[in-house]
Amino acid sequence: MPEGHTVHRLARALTDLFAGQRLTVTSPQGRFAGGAALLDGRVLAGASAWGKQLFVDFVPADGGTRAPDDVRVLRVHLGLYGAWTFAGDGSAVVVQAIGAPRRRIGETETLPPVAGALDEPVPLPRGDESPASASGPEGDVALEVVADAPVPDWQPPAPRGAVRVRLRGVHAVADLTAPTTCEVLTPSEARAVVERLGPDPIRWGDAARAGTEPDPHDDPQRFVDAVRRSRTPVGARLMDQSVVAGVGNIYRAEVLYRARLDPFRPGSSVPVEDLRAVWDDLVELMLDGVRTGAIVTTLPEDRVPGGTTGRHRVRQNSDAVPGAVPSDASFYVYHREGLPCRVCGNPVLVREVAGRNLYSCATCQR
DNA sequence: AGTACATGTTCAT
DNA sequence: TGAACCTGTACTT
Repeated sequence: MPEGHTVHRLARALTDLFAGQRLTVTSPQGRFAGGAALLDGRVLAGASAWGKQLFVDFVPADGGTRAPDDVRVLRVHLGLYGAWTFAGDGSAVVVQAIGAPRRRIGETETLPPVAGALDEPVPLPRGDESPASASGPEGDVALEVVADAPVPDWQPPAPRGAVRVRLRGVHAVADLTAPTTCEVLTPSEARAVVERLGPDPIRWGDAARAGTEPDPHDDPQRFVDAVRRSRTPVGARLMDQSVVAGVGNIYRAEVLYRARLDPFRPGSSVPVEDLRAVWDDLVELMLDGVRTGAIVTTLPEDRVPGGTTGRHRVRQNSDAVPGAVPSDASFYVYHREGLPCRVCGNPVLVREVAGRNLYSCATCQR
């Protein structure tokens, strides 16, 4: 799945593309017909991410009060396979797709940075081209509306596959497929979901970067305390969204490696300073993930030129942009079972922890 | 064509 | 601990 950085990118994409617009909301697949009817014709007020949870606020179009009673919140969790794909009228610059790593619906590490740092705007595919030619620059491109007037006569492409929700705005459509959760909540119900989550390194980092007051919800001390409260292995604690929100299987393995921490160390035995360092590293890595759309954890000196040999999975859509870190050089341990550790040369191990494959180096991580 | 796989979570046992 | 769930892609026959 998309880890937290992906969901934060999505929140920005949806806000940048649709905020303030009255949307047509449908469920081409039909499984969300009831929910779509609750949102159809409303104005998208904004979208936000907490860990891997995406919330999209809708308010009445007729100048409702925006009182909590008037707000309906679309809550989406992408699960393992969920993704959004976008298509537009050519007047907007927008992400193509964000979600599970696939060819068509793939997030890649070869992308321009997100809005605000984009050098060359890339127009959306108009949706009237063949899939191959419509793919354009691969992957996940920042978005920014560059023209106010919608292109006349533009018709969005027919939904491809099982589209649970389609949001249609002035310039573009966003299609959601395969979410594990897609529901309409009241604001207080949405708040209850957030309150079950641990602190989110991306939200904390965003506040720090903006120089604004961070939400106490995202205070790293909550993370440190939660890990140390339990004898459960630290490698399992990091996957618990009530301990830290937004970390997934890649960030878990990689951040433990970078800290040289043995994933099987009981949480209660990990020094506070080490957990502080893990948090700081998560903030840095995940903010970078939001900026670039890719997870890259290797230091330049640890990347083997030309990549590694051996049969391990590499991501789709990779290596297309000059200067991008190749997908097979991005990680220290993730998906590198049996390959030599980039630092000590001993084979990378896999073991199942918290129901997922956890990769590590027994020599480097103690 | 069938099958394995995927950056996830929840519920049952 | 295991199964179920959401779907598309890439690989194998």
